[in-house]
Amino acid sequence: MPRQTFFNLPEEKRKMIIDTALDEFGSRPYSKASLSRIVARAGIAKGSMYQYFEDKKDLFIYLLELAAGEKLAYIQQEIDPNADFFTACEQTILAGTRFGLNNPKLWQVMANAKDTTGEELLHEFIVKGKKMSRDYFSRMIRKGQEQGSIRRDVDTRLAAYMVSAMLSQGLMDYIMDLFGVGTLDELLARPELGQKLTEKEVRKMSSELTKLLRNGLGEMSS
Amino acid sequence: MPRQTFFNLPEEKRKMIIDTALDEFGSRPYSKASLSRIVARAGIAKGSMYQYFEDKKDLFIYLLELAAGEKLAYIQQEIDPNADFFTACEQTILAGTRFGLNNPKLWQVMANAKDTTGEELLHEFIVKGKKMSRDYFSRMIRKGQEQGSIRRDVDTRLAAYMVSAMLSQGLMDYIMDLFGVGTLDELLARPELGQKLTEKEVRKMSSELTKLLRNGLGEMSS
Amino acid sequence: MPRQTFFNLPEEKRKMIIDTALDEFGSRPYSKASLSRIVARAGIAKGSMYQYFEDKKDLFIYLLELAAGEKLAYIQQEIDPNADFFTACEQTILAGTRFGLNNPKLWQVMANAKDTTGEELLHEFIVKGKKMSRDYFSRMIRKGQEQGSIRRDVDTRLAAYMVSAMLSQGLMDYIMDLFGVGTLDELLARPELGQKLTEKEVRKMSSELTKLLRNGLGEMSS
Amino acid sequence: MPRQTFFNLPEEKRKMIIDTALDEFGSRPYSKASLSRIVARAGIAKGSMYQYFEDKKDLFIYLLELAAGEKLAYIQQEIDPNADFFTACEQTILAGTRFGLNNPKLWQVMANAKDTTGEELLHEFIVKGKKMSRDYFSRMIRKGQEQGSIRRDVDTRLAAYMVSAMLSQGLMDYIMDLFGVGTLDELLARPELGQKLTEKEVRKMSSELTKLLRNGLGEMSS
DNA sequence: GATGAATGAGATTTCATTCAT
DNA sequence: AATGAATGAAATCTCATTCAT
Repeated sequence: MPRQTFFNLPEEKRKMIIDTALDEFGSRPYSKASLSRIVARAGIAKGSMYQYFEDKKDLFIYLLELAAGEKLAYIQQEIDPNADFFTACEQTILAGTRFGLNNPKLWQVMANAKDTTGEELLHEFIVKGKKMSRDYFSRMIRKGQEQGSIRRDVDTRLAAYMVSAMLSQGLMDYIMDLFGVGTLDELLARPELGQKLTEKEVRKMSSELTKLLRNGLGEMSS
Repeated sequence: MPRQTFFNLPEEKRKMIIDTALDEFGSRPYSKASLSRIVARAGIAKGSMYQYFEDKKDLFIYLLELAAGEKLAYIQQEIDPNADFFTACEQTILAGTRFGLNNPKLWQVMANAKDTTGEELLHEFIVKGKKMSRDYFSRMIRKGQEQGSIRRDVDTRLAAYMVSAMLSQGLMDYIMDLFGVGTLDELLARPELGQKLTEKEVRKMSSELTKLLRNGLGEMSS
Repeated sequence: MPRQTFFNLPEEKRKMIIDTALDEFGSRPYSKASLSRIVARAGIAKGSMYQYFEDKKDLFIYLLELAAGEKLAYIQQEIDPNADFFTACEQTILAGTRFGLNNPKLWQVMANAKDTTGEELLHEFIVKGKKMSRDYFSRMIRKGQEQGSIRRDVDTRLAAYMVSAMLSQGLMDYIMDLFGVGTLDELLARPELGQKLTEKEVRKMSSELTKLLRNGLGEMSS
Repeated sequence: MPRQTFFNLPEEKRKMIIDTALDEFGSRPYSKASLSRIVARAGIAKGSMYQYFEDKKDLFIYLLELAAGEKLAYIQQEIDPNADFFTACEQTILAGTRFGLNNPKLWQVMANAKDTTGEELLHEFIVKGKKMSRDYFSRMIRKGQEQGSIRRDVDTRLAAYMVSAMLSQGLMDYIMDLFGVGTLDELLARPELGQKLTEKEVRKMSSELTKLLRNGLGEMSS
């Protein structure tokens, strides 16, 4: 957790620091991201950074929490709490995709938070994040079963893992492929691409994916 | 590519080097893995390593290719080439899971090959690997459509991304959860866990997942 | 350019670092000079050096600029700006020689700055330095022609190259020969030699060389 | 001195080794030139190199001797032994320039042999080479004085240093400037430049320089 | 005579973190 | 609260040379 000093900072300065840090952690794996570079670009003293955050990890986790929080808030505001499971899924995909496209920096940082093996605390934090995502889907699936829109014989836990994998990893790869880029970096570097994915296409994709979730791949009669 | 020198080495030594390197790259993200540590543990001179491999990246890529090659070979030998799509899927899941459990080091290195942002060539290599995996599923799906076991209205590309995400990311997370560990590291560190997943359970899982792929989550009548 | 950090240092420390570095770069060609050795001798941390200078090249160029600046200042103060060309030449030779004898370390570093092939930026810097020297002589020669002390049919550019070669390379070799040493190193190592070149001899040499520049080698009647 | 083994080699192989080595030492300062690179490019075993030459230094000196020998032979064959001093000078300049233009690799290696401070034996060798050059000019000057073409009051030693500096350093810089390049490397890289210096221009340059040597810069009446 | 694997010292550079001011 | 100099461990990589086969 950032120290109190950080929150005492004038909002402008705080934002600037966050932005610079997002840039750095967004464009490099955690272990290659450099505090030295961040303070240099932000134009603040290195010592100051250590007045604001305990250490590199603390800063990174703060950014992740920030990103996750904003994403969650955005998605929740777009979802109808009373919708049935598949409608909610579709809305989640839609909102998640839009959020990513509109907040590429945050998206990048989250995407960069995958491989942190060997960084004890950090790794735990990320595992915890994944778990939260799965628990969320677990609850939704269970609710769907109760409402009768999801088959009772579905293994809830297994399904939650799969939905989670699809909506985080799978969907992101798919979108990057649509853009014809291999990294989010390239996407950020060419903002004109942002236009390429029209609202219509995003809707189409969400609907297709939802259909897949509902019906699977198999012939209906089978 | 390793230099010829490496292949001229006595098999025993070569294996030892590979093993030591797998340990290192398996327990740290690429950028934190250290050649110095590897040579120290392997008991060879630093210079020697550079006679065998061009550089760190070369070594890492070699390990990845090794792992991918062995996994592919194992899976192919376990699959009935004439089986229909879903049977093949089930066999793939089964074989993939068994391979991972029996070759935890290789599994680990592959799992660690996610975050390589900022390492040009390496990143490209990994993106290429993902693409190969998806292309494989694409072909399988198309074949399934021709054979009539997969609905024609399924978006092949989207489906390939999803299947790929489920069988790589999703499945691995799920298995680790079954073991009650957050990292493959922990799994490696406690070999007794290997027993915990009985053959029966693995079969059950594969069958469940295949069912999910076929039927999706939705009520059949829906 | 050295970083601000370097200039913030207490003068004493700064001088010590410069001195140590001059010793190192004076006694080895650029590519063999070692930062590790410098910091070891200066008794500072390796990391500190990189707070002061961007890299090895930065340090070396700083030393060269320092030397060139001091030499220029010294020479300018010894020259009568209104003197005719040959008088100015004589004064330049005189002052340049004295400066070298009194600042053997700087002299050495400048002498060692010859072979930098394959070091892009560094090489450019040195080429630029040579060019400045030639331009200076070009201007002087042209002025001499206007004043009527230099023949109009002299090829200014060619002459500038020759004067420059004589006063940098030729003169230094000659002086080292006078001392009976093959390297400036040896000269530095035996400070008692400093006395050997009396003021009278230096004057004699400057005058002889000037005569050569003026009259060439040929018989006057020829 | 190369070992006998080297001379026992088939001429073709010997030439190839020499050529590869010339390339390497021609494009890098001695201390950066790499035996490893040479053997790799020449396609011979590293051990073999040590059967041919004692060490790096031995190889380098051999190349220098080779270059010097060839240059000397070329020049001598172009000079009229009975010519008077200034004619001989002009012929030397002419021949030296032509040799350099026609043997850019050798030229480069010789040019790269300037800064070898800190390499005991090597340095001595080079100092010796310079001395030989000066001694040659000393003898010529003395002869010129006896023949009456050079003034008796010229300080022979000083003059020899100056002529030597002009014809080695000064002339080379001048020519490179004519070509508009800063390094011999660039000259080698763009063979089309070779044409730029016409025979006529080379003659003009030699004649101008000789005139300078004879008459100096000063007004004749002065 | 040829080979080429082994060596290990040493080079430059980076970085998170501390701490006196 | 802010600063920024100091630190030193650690990383990757290169190279001349040796020596057993």
